[in-house]
Amino acid sequence: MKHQRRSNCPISFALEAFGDTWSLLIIRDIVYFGKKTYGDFLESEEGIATNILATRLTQLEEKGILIKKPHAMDKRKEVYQLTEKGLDLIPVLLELANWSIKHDPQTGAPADWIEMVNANREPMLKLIRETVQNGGAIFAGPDSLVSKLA
Amino acid sequence: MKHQRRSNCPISFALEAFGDTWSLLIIRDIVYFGKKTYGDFLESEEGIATNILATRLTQLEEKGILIKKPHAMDKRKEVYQLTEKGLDLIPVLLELANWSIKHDPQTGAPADWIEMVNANREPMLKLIRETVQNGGAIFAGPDSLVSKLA
DNA sequence: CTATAAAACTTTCATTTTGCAAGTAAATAC
DNA sequence: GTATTTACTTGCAAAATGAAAGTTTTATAG
Repeated sequence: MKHQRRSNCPISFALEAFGDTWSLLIIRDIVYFGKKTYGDFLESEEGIATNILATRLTQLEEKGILIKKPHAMDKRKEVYQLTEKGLDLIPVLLELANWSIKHDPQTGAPADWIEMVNANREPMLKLIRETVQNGGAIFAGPDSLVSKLA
Repeated sequence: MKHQRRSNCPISFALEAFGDTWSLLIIRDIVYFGKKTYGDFLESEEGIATNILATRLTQLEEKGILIKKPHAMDKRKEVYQLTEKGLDLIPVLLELANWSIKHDPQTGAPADWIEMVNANREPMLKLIRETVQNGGAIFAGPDSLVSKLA
């Protein structure tokens, strides 16, 4: 037996899927910074260990949150993308960020961006989702969402 | 040194505060089921170990998410309550539940309740918050929020 | 071509965390 | 006064984490 579910509680289900120290940071890297490859994720400032990254990517793929595809140009690389199920985590990221912005005096989150999202929540969530779905990201890349909205 | 913060990223900050397997289940027990004491939390169906519960309660108190108060009637008991900072986690719980309801075919979450909350998000969040702040809960107790709204 | 470098992992092993089981101390119930 | 209840603590085995080094495949530089 692989791993019995603890209960049918939705909070518990979510925690079993991505409730560890690193999974949501990988998702964050994709959504906010447009990261895509193993090496991209390894570079993040929190410093995930290479073996842990490997197991997390595998697990997220097994849960249907990520998909791995071969890179079109470079056969050494693999590209990780969010599935629909993974894109559905964007509202979770938003609420985590909202909480931290309110309670972390040292937060690095840009206040104006957060305000903009919360002022028009549903349309903005839709916009973020579409951007990420098309391979873009909120803060990084030539076509970042923030640069378009500026 | 106690524990250096990994980064100033708000997602990382949130995960360091409550991003483990058990913390949010304790918060859930308070918000949804009106649990208050050590023994209450131990009884939850997910089966947290007694030593783990003790360390989590201590950590959540240290982070300012919970406060412990002596029980008014029984000096053996301690009552755990959410602070304002803890109450601010209610939207996080909502989004975790929304995700699981969509992606867990076996979910035990009541669909009508979720619909009601999402149909009128801000007022409902306010109502939940007030209920919990006054010692009530969503699903449990004589004055549960669902029974009032029925 | 050949040699070097890059990318995505895997392996090893020490350290930390988890979790089960049993134990303790204070307060209440009988 | 004796047995329970409540909130923990302690001991220890098992599992997860994390740092470092190693492997394999593909690309690039000379």
